Amino acid sequence: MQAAVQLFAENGFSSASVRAIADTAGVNLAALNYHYGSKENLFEAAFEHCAAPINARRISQLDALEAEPVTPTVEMIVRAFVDVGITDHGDAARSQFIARIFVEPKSKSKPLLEQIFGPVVERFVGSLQKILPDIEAADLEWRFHFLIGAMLQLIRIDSPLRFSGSCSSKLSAQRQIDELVNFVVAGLCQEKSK
Amino acid sequence: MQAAVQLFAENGFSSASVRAIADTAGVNLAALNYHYGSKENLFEAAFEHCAAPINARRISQLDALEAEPVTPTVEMIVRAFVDVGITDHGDAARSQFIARIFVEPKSKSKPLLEQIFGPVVERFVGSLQKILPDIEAADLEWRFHFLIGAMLQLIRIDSPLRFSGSCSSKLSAQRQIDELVNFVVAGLCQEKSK
DNA sequence: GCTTAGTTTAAACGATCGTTTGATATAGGG
DNA sequence: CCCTATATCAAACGATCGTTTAAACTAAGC
Repeated sequence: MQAAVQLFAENGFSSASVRAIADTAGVNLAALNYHYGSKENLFEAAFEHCAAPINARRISQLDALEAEPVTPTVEMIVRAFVDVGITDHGDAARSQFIARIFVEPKSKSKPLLEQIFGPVVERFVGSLQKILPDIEAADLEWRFHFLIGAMLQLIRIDSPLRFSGSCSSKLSAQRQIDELVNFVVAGLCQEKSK
Repeated sequence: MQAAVQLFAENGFSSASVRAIADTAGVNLAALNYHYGSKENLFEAAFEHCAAPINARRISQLDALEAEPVTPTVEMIVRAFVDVGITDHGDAARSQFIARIFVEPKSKSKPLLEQIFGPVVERFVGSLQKILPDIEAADLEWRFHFLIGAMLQLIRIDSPLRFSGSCSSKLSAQRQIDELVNFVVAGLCQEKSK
């Protein structure tokens, strides 16, 4: 199962072969079809195996924030969303698998994404709306999509892909997350200047 | 060639078959291998066919901005980068193809991306650095990566993928770009509060 | 009009894919 | 000990993939 997550994350759905997953996991090829039925089912099982605990921790952290007497800041809410999404107990494969499913051919990934991420995004947008009542709901939702895009970019980049060869690798993983949080918090809170 | 861009954009490199591309283009299967040599060469040719004119327009717009006597604003520079990247003369397939190559298995896409986008990103980051001298170069570079991530998310979303089913579709394409620009400008310019 | 270089075509090749099959191994209840 | 249900295995199946082959077509040069 970890093998499936890793290979799906590295190569995508169509490039990761069931045979390679079976070999990496050290099990027989037919055993995968016996237990999961098909490659698509295996993919969905791997996705839920990755996304469910991450989203559960997101919700629990948001619950903890809202349970306190003081109203949480935007940064706290954002951090509750992106922190666990990027560093999943140091297991980068899970985060990268989730980042990859966002760009799979939409017929496959769209229902999965909406089903799993929809309620979580709705909760977070709702919490942000309470702190930022002056922003229209539709605008806030769009800004949250941009937040997700920036987060995905960080997940995909942290291993490779450096444009201007010089810098941008010296920051620690925590510093990278801090930079991301600062970036999206500023984007979320900005007042319409136009 | 348009057929290759469209199918690669929709299905990715490995899922788009050369046969489907040939059928969509109305040409013979072997003719593609005759002219392009291999599927990978065809992919690279399609990528440069998409990215070269977009990046050329980006550079020319940035040149025009810097040629004027008044120093351009951050918003102007950002808009020069994202505007043409999203609405490429109404040809959405090209933008979506570029968005997809960012998440292909890195062994294939990484050298292409760095070669084509590296100089462009470097130019834009340099121009931003001049307007925002108080921000460290490494930080600015990271923020530009987040800008790219948010932009890619908008490119991928504008057709489908809606989390909370209600809203977020009512905005026109231009309004979406305006929202994106506002978001990333705020993120780029923010002062380090910590 | 024949030749030649360049291009397109149908057909086939070998490889790999996801999936299925039937046999074999394993373990628990009678 | 036997029987049954469950799980694993090597092997094969049909389909599709990227690529190659060799023949057919096109058009310009002499």
